[in-house]
Amino acid sequence: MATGTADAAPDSAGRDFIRDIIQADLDAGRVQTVVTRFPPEPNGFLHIGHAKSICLNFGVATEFGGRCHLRFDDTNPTKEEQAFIDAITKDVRWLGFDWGEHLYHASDYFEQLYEWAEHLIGKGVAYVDDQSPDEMRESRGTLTEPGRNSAFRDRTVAENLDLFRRMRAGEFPNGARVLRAKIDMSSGNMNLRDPALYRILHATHPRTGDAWCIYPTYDFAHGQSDAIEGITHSVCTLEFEDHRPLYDWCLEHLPVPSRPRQYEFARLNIGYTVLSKRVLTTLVRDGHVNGWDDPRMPTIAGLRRRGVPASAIRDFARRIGVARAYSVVDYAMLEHVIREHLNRSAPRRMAVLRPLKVVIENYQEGVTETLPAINHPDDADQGVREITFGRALYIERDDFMENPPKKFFRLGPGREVRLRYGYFITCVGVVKDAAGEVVELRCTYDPATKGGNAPDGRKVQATIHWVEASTARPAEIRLYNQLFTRPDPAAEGEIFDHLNPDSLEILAGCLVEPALAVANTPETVQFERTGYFCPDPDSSSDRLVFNRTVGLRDTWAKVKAGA
RNA sequence: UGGGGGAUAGUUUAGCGGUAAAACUCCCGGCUCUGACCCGGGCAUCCUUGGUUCGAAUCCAGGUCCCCCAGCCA
Repeated sequence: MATGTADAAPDSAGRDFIRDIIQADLDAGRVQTVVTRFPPEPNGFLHIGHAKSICLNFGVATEFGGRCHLRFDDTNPTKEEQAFIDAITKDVRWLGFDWGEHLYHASDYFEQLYEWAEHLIGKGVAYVDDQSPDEMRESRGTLTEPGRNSAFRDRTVAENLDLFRRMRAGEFPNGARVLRAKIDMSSGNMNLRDPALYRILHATHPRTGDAWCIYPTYDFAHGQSDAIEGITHSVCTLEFEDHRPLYDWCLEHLPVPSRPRQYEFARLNIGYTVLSKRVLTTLVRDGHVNGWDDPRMPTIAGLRRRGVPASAIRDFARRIGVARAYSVVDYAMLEHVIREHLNRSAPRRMAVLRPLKVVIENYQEGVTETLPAINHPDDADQGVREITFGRALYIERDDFMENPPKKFFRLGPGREVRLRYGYFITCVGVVKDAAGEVVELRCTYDPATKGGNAPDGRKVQATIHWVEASTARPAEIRLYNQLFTRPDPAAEGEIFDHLNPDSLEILAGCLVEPALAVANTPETVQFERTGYFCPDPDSSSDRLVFNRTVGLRDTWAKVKAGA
């Protein structure tokens, strides 16, 4: 034992107020084993904001030697679907977390919750209200005015019990009655103005089918579900802060088997994107994107399809920290973490997004040769592959300028550059079409620079990527940009008016080195000097499709923009 | 004079009475067979006004600003 902190949580996980609270609870003996839970409602796909919560809940459980449950908060059958349950399960697992045996559903507890509702009625702290939704809203008061008691508030226990049982039996239509907690209609906290505990919903539930026609509200289900599972630290986002008194009220009035505590942290916001399930659902429903897993979506599924590694998402969650202050994280932070992870592991390849033909005039016609190319500059274990060189090649259009400005290092008339892992070439001619556009470059190569080094020690200002014409494979490459044009799309006006019309750019006629055709390597690779890309599921053996995960940092673009 | 919460660099966090730390962004420079990576350097009236103290981002009091709540959503 080196120090007194030897048994503390790994500092690699960072420290935050949640972990401090847990540590204090452990130290004080208030809890023996930490039990947390991630409680998604299956009414949509998970997004990166959920990932923050997942990493927090599962991370904390692991660090303190406890466990984390995956519990579906399926209390509203009108919005929830089995397909979402399946997608969420897949996403949490993909993120790298394991709930073991502890997969639960709030619906597993419907019978118990119902019993507890009767218990509250028996204690005289819950009643059946016959008011319509409109009447309830009207009598609830406002933020500054107290509400009024319902005319049905003082029904007898027997009457309430009878009515509640008949609600369960299906005697009443949706909205006809509701079970309410009897707390305080004049409370400054709106959640305490006799909140609804059960409502009538004649709807088929993904798991319980038509067994029920009354369903508990979030407020009545969540805390009790936590108690049933022995959750010690029920971590949620700030907007539930006002619900904590109600969370506690329920637990204090019920014979629950354990006493969980709720803690709130600030939800994740990221610039230029939206993390609201309502908005994301609309984007999908109205076809602004191609489904929940569209690579432009901030969903886990979207990020995965885009080629973002789970490790990067976990790292991102760790770096942004956990606090109680409202915040908006820079999109650049996410991109940086993604690049960092991919830079470490992604194999390097060459691909030309916007091809410009190059003919090496002094290279023999009808002949090609192979040259070795390193797969990863910092990881020799990734080995070497063979690439083909020949008389006809393609380079990136952006790597040539007919009248280059002083800061432009790449190819131009009379200039020499290095073809990565190839030869030095010099541009000796430019071929244009009738419109005056450059369609081909005539170049010469220096045979002595084979592999990329000049025996005479001369230097070139740039090394550019390329592919050999006869062996290159055509590909479609999809470039993604931010979905919205504003840092805070929801700030003003209609959010959908701020959709970025250029969020998806499809490049046809790209040329990639043949090693990439062996693809359906689902892994993300780096196209040298361009960015990180991964094959899209739309790919087939005769049609290669790649998604750009994120571009490389581009200092030249800045220089160019500033010039 | 409804209730609840929050304010530390452009951004996100650390700091828990001892003289502001890290990451991202940005700027300057170096290195380089990726204008990438990497390596140097630069960038803070700790919302504000008072108070307590030898000493305050930390404690106290008063302001200011921001966020959440009026679903039978979660």
